[in-house]
Amino acid sequence: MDLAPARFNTHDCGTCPIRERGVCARCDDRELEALEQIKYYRSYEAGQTLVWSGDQMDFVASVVTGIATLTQTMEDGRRQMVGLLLPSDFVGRPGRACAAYDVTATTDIVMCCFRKKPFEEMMEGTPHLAQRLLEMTLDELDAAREWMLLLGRKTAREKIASLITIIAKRDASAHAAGRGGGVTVDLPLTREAMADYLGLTLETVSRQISALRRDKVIVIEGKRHVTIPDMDRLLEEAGDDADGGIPA
Amino acid sequence: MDLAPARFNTHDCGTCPIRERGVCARCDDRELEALEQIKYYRSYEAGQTLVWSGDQMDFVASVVTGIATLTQTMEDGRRQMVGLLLPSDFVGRPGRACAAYDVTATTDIVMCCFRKKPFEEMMEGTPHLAQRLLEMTLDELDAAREWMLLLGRKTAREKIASLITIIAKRDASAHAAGRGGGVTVDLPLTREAMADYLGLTLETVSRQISALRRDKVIVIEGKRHVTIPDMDRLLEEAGDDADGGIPA
DNA sequence: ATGACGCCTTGACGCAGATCAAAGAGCCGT
DNA sequence: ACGGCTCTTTGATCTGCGTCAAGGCGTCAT
Repeated sequence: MDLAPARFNTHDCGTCPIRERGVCARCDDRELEALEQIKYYRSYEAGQTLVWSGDQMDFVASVVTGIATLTQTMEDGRRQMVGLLLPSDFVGRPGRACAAYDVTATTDIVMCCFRKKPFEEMMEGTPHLAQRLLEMTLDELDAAREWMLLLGRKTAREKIASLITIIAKRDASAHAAGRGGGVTVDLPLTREAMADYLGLTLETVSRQISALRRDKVIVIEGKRHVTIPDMDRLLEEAGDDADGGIPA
Repeated sequence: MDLAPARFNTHDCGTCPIRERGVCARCDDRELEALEQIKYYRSYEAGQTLVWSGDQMDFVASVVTGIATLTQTMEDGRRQMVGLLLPSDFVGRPGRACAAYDVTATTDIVMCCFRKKPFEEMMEGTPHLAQRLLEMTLDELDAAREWMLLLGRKTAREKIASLITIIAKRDASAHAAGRGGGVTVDLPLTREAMADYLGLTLETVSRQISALRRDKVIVIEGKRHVTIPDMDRLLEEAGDDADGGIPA
């Protein structure tokens, strides 16, 4: 259970696995020292809800290791995931008292938390922090907008293919997988979580994954392990048309 | 045709209609003066596309008057609107060379443009600018996520009711409409644009508007003019459950 | 006035995905 | 090795919305 977590030194930000990509990415040593004064780590187990929508939030945080989701729920129970939080992603919003979404751990997770008040004060005088947060927020906005296209206009099959594509892409950027052959990824989500992300039902998710397997677009071992024999084929199925070829 | 536009002094930011809400909202007189050095106004007619996705963008801009839309298009023609730009909203992204979306004027529109390079340089040394832009971007991110719930989980009827609600809300905040009686709004979009926004077809939009009218949730005069006899009823139809009442 | 054009409405029909239902597969604790 | 759990797959049926098609209405140019 505790093989992976916290193999970094929790006092020294220099050894932090998200040092290069978190909110603190641009901070110099002096700024980092100030951050260390107000930071603390928290771990959660897979399945735990870290924050409930509407809760008072007295901290903001970065995901250090593990995966969490941001979801919205309607009172009749319909759920829509609005964000997938990966290591280095930021949770919470300076200048807002209450959480707007549920935050749930889908794997065991370690967060680097900052008490909100001091963090906000520090942001005032630390352009590096505000600039980096702006950059990250703009990226999230782009991702949200791409997801809007998916939710509004793509078919179930395209949605599944898009999800696998996105997970594969980030895995690739993380551990630079082999170029030519088949890429392999682990789906970090249950069928139900995928359904909540894609605006589908879990049955439709299951069926479409089966269909993509039948059509040899993906190969599945076990339940969550997917290998992609032909990435271009998958991109085509996703409707993303990221091919750089001159047509006709 | 040119009744409304440009009734403010285009040299003096002090008379600008979005002075209080734009990126420049927090700037002091000195900073404003610097901005005035790099700003210029441009007007576009309704229907014109200001920017094509993929275009080189050498400016960023604020909407001063009028309405524009941000849309994504798939190569087979499916379209999804990913943003509605109202006065004070910001277009373009510091640190990015190309436009990610099409920007189209739905009414005649006036933009306050800043050459990108100088604007970026100014942001470095002007925390007020970066802070305000961060705040605006976070608001947009929230709006995008609310829209994700709509696109992924709401029925066609709820989508229409939500759209009318949102337009009514902002109209209310703009010109503080009469409290008790019926609120009245103008839909600034064609049925097709609404469809693109809501992830529907234009026929479904038309049918659901007719249905809401039949059910007396809204009253329609002409094509675009809507009055809402009972706001709570509309909110209920939108599935938003913003009622503050203790149930049962 | 008259036709053309853009925008909107309404009807008939079909299908993608939701819903309802049942059962398989891996994993745990005892 | 067993029942009880969660997660998943698959089938049968239903339905909301898309698609195709035909007009209606208001505005503009001639």
